[in-house]
Amino acid sequence: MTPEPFQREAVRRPASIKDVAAAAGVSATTVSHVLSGNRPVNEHTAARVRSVVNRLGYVPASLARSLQAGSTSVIGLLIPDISNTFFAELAKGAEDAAHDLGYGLILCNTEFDADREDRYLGMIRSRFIDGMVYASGSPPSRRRLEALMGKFPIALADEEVEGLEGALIATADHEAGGRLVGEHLRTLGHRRALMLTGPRALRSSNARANGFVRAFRGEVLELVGDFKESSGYGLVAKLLQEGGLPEDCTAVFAANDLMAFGALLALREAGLSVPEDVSVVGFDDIRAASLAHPPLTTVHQPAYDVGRTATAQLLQYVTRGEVPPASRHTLPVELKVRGSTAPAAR
Amino acid sequence: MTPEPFQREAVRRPASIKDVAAAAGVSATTVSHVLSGNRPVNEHTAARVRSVVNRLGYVPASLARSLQAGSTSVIGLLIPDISNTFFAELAKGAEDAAHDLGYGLILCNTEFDADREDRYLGMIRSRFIDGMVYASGSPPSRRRLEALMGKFPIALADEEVEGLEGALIATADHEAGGRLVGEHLRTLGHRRALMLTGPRALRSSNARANGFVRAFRGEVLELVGDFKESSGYGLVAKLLQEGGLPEDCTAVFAANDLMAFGALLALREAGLSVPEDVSVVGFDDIRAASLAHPPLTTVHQPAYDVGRTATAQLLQYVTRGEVPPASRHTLPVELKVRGSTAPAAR
DNA sequence: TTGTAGGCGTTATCAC
DNA sequence: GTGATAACGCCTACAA
Repeated sequence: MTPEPFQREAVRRPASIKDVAAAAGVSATTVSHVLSGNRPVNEHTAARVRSVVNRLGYVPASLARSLQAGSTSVIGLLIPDISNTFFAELAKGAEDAAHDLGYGLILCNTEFDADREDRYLGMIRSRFIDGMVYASGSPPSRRRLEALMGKFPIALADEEVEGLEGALIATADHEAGGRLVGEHLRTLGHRRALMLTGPRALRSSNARANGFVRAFRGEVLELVGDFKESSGYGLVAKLLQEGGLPEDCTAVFAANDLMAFGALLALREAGLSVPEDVSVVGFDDIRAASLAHPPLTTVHQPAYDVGRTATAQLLQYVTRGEVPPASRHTLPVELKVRGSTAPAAR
Repeated sequence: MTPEPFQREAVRRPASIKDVAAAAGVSATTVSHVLSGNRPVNEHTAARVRSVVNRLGYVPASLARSLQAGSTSVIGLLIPDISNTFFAELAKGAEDAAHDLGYGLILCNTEFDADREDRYLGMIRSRFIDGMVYASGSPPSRRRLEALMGKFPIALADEEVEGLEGALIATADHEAGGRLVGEHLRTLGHRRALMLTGPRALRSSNARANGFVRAFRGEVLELVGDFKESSGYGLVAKLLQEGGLPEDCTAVFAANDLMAFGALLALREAGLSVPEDVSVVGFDDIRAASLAHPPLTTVHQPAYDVGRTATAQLLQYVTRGEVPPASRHTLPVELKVRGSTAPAAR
């Protein structure tokens, strides 16, 4: 048996352009041009160079290339939680857009952790990446972003940032989503509802709530949650323990699907059935929504498009090298009526 | 109103270490040492330098630093589909492990596309990243990997590669998973089953099938799918159209949850109810599994741990600079019995 | 058609 | 305690 190649080769220093040049008997310049095609090279020498390149397994060091070019052709995507399918879809859109223009995408998953966010933002300050799509669902640190947006290419996805207007933004139409839910429930005859909102600091969350309250035109009890399943569960369970839902309250609108699932669980545990006793509506249309029991009525967000649009905007900025005018893309949402809503029990 | 700072600053070339040095009246060397703490600097000069650093907003260019250091402190994670929660969890584990050691993680989402895979593998060949965790669920291009593994730090996660033995591997115990399902169904009295496998080229898929067949000890009809929901649906729907399940076949084991969902749908459309008429089992335990109707009996894979372990292995390799001995971590799986399985109808 | 020289921004080495 | 200088690996004027 031959010795492990796995072990053998790992030691060698990778070939550089000089190695190739020397082995081919030409200058580094020529090698560079053979590879880039930036200027004509004698077909004969070119062939020789290429053969050496192959033999030595030479691959240009992208670091050196980037250093000299002043850009890396890589951008970042900062999100709070990749295992949330909403962000996963958004990431997919972002990656497709990046890929289309020959850019790489670094996923920056923060887990809502400020430390991580800082570290990732450092990548843009140190110019390891050419730009950043910022899609943090956490109430973002306004200060930090503000400073950065003046100096580096940044686009906001999904979530606007209070006070930062002159920016690139792609977001779903949260207000319209809330409105659709309000109309839907009203039409079904519901007159009192419980609303589980997201963090107050998030514009998207407020927009959903506002749109809903305005369209529903009934009585709404608002409880503030944090977009996690546990908070949906906790808020509803607590309410039920303390004497049940408000009288005649026959509907629950959660500002995202995860909280809706939590609410569903709490209701079920209390012996209430959905949608017979209470209707439940979510927001996002994550994959589990249609699979749940009962299938969740929810607002479909164009997560993929949000990611794709924001990224395309950013790359326009990055590739053109000039600061584009502020722009906002508000993408349409869609109400998905499923099994978790029904006419109000009387 | 003041002119947009957003527009103003974006033009300026970022300050370099030389700019700082000049402004502070010291050499670049000193600036470097003030920032790195690599050698003592007069407290007075240090303070002056720091103030200039602040004033100029100087941040060292990580590219230049990496070029000189010979490594980037960034690794890649190559996966086929980030919106599959299995890979999302795996990614989370990988990111945590990377973060712990101060490494960044580039997400390489291939969508099962060979082109993209190539492009991402290029990042390691061009040394833009220090290593790669390879978790592609697609039948991987053996050749390409083989060549790479000899020269660059690569660890395999989730999926082994046929013929590549001398490597770092972290994977779930697929065979045991299949066995658990086989025993479970057998215990419930099932004697004939339909098995929807993944691609034949995947070891993990074969291991699941083998473990199952061996433990079930009944008659098994194997149909080859591709791990997508559509294939689970298609295979079962076709079978039902062509005369129904084989006689006395009372159970379906899909090699992953997505295909199980597809099967569920096809069965439901044909008027069969789960689990009364047919029991269905999946594999992976993605989030939707417990939310589905009925909740899916499935094999829980330690996705997070697989990602974390593989990445930790890789980083040991990368940071120590030496090729470690081949190692294999087989992580335990767990059968989650839920509502989609029941004793065989007789 | 090809080569030389300089520079991208940093850090390590060596000298003072 | 501090500074020149070289080197990391590449690209691109400029020159021949």
